[in-house]
Amino acid sequence: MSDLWSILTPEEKRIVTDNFSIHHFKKNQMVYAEHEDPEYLWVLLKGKVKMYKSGVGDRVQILRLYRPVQYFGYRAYFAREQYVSSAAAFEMSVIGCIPMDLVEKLIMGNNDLAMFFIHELSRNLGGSDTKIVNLTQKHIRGRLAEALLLLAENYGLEDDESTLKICMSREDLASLSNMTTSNAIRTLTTFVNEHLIIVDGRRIKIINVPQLRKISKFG
Amino acid sequence: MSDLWSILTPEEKRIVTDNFSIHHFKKNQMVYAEHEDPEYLWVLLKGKVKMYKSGVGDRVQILRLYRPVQYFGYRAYFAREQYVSSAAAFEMSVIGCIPMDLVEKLIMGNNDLAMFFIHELSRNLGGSDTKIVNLTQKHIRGRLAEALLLLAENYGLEDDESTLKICMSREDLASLSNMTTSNAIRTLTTFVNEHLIIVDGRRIKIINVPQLRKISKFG
DNA sequence: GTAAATTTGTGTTTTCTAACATATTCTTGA
DNA sequence: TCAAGAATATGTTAGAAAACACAAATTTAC
Repeated sequence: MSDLWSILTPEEKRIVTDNFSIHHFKKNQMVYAEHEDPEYLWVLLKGKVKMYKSGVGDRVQILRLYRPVQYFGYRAYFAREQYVSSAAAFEMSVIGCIPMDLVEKLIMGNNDLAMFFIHELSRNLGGSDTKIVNLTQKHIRGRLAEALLLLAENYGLEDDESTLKICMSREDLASLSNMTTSNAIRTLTTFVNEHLIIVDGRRIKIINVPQLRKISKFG
Repeated sequence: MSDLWSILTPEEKRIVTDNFSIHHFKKNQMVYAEHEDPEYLWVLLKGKVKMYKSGVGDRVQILRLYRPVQYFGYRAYFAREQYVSSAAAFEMSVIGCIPMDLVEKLIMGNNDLAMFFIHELSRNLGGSDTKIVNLTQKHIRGRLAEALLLLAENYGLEDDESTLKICMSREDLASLSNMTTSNAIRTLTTFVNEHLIIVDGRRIKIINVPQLRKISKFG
């Protein structure tokens, strides 16, 4: 992703700096909630953030994951809607914010900034459309394999080239791959038995990427 | 939705007109296909268009429906990706197109045009995120009820205030609501027996909207 | 106008996954 | 340090939806 900051002129940078504030979020603390009015553009500086939406009977679906430095929370403002999803910190995170009305003013005077958001929104929309098909058509094993590969791609691996840099609860893993917590645990166990991954508490080592890809594609 | 045309200056309108071409599509004819490179912004002038994506084992998911006058086919270009979905005419349709590189040039010189696309993309993204939860968490009855209400909202009703203005195959109805054709037919029949709708071939009359809403919400 | 193909309709079976029920381990806080 | 709660683990059951099979009706093509 290209960087937003480098797009701005010195004068614009000054305006942003003057209206920028930094906030610290504890583990599991919410950044914003569904149905609220969007006011700020958020930028994740440090930590990990999940965007999620609750559906039928308190069941939660994780829609997107953010890593530093990514921007979020702006869609609803641009759509003139309330938030349709919530955002919360996965772990202790540092997040900056700027008022959206200011962002909108800047966009009206800077075409490159406009293109930045057009590009971001377009990529997210493609991802969401793909997710619709993946989550509705793949079976449990395929969905979990895909989620694991997504985590590896999104947050990367430790120096051992196999341990996921993100540690999440089985419940979150289930919410990400659209299944019950029980089934996430169960399927994780079968993956261990098939020597695709090694699990140590919440630390997950991915040891057979090609096979996981195969399961993700056809499972 | 605000209109794109009225955003343009006279000079921009002239440029668009000079590069605009109109095409006629037969029923079920494809406008573009998954994996192709996006070249044009399409505008549906007359008819109905579906955007869909094929997933595991030729199973198709309808992602979005377009009516006149709506713009489509631009996301992949802005994302610098190939199309992740296909578009086809539901019925005989008239569709205009403009080269995307021209659209991009216009955006770089017209902030209101940029905001038009930011707004459109933002609304679509919200819709996709909501669809993810609806399709994965609702049961068959809920998904079909939702699809019927969506069709009413999107294409409207005949003068009798109840007959859907769009006629689609049971297979398409199934693709829209993420189920097999058999189950779409079966569930449609139960809705008829419950006096929620009246079916005459592909013509569907919606006669109990509140109950359908209830089923859509909790089913 | 008739045959072939497609679409619609319905019953049966099988598979998958959620729901439920516990047990065990791990955290957390008093 | 211990108790209480949360998270993880695993077995069992019930329910939902796909898969399959076929019949009837409708459309299309020749």
